[in-house]
Amino acid sequence: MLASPLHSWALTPREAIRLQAELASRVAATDRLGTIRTLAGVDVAYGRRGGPAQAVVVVLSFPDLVLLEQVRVTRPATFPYVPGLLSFREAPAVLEAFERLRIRPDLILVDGQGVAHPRRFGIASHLGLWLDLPAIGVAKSRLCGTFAEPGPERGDWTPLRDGEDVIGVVLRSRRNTRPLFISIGHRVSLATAVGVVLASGRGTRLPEPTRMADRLSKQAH
DNA sequence: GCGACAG
DNA sequence: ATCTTGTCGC
Repeated sequence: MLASPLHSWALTPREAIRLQAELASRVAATDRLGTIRTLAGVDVAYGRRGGPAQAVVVVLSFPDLVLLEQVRVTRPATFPYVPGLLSFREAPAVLEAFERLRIRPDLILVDGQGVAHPRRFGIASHLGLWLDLPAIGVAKSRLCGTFAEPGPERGDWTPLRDGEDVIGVVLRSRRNTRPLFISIGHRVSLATAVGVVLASGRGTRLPEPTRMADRLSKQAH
């Protein structure tokens, strides 16, 4: 898959924060996607004792969810983990995996936040903008915002708010299980994002694309 | 100053 | 994220 560089990754945390504020204005929060036939899932794991980053991108057919392609990239992370700057640590490896991907997916599900972020530019937005692809943030915990606990049934949800803004949805993807934090990455509406997450799950907490990427990234070669 | 803090 | 055993629940 081809994509043209948006910027350098050789930045200090301070420069990264300023860049996020600029790029956030370019995020599209409405549906700009056609029929979804393929879904990509993205996740990054690390070797024991702070080993190299292992990025995995999988592509599944939709809505049947059959694995069509998978790419795995191992390379050391150069940027530290700083809450709010996750993409500067993980995106370089993920983008390298996308370069090796043959299928250009219709939508990507990312393990992390989209606009449910202090500067509205989490890793799902960063990847979506860089690749110019619709993207959804599927996080297992909250980075920012306030919310009420959603009901116990699959599909129950409550808004994730930051002041007056609704920045995402707290979604019960499985009965009696901790909710997921869904947010817009790029080129999708929040309603569509929630619908896709529920449609790509199979009774597990995580939707199949993200779950599969997570499993593969932690598997030894 | 103190607590919170995606992966 | 990773370090770690058994254990409670569906």
